[in-house]
Amino acid sequence: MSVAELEKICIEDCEDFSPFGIFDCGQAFRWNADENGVYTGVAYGRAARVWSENGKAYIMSEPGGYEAVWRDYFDISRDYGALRREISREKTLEKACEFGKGIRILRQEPWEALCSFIISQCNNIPRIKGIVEKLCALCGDEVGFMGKKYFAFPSASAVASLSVKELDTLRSGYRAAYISQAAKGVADGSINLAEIQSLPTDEAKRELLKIEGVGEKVASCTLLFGLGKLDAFPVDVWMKRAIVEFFGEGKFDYRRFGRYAGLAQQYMFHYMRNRK
DNA sequence: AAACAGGCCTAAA
DNA sequence: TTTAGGCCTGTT
Repeated sequence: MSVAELEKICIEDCEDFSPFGIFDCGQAFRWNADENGVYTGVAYGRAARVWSENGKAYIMSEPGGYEAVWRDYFDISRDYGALRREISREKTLEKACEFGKGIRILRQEPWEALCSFIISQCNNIPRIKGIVEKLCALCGDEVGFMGKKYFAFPSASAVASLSVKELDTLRSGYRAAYISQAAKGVADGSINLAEIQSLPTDEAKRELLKIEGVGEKVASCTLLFGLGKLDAFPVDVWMKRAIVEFFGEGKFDYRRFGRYAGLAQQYMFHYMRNRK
């Protein structure tokens, strides 16, 4: 399909839609920018190109993509501007909210989120991305887009059917056993992510924590980025530093942020990671 | 070279 | 309930 036949959706006001804020705030591992800041990635088996210019943002994909995938994926119907202003009423977070203007919480595929964040543990971003890409290339469906080959994130059953030797090629270390076991659980239905998603956040977390290799941090990331639970609040080493910086030593309870605690977390995290 | 990286598990207090 | 040590691998 030629470029002319692609669908190009314009987000008129990109104040609340920043590709950098969205893709480089640590929630997703499959979007990569070229030298012009144009991101290309795959989700739900479809590829897209996303960028901003002159105060507008654009999503380009094959026709029907926006309705089928991107509208929900980018959580377009939610008013992130209003939420950001709400969160920045917390004085100490004003700068982080301003810096993170345009961040949105992606609604990623549950299995992709679970698997990706299992891989993420005790790892750095480049390596996480590398392992995830290798996994997609190994057993994800091929997706052609603008003359190039990409790969969908593989289904749990595709991952479950990998041999130990194949899994080994990912070089994911001790995480390989976790990946395999989780994949088998999701594939055979003993882990039912749709059902977990329907539970209240704390109960859903309790279920996720039963999965081998899933602790507080990975469970929270899965809830927030894969199951649409915006009140989940992942805390990693960066967030520990952020909490000390913004709220000082001592007791801190993320529930002060209420239903959108996870978004507050993203502003804090992104600011810690990406400021100057 | 040794330490560290977006943790988790197990054993031991 | 909290804490220490080990764990695959790649990078600095």
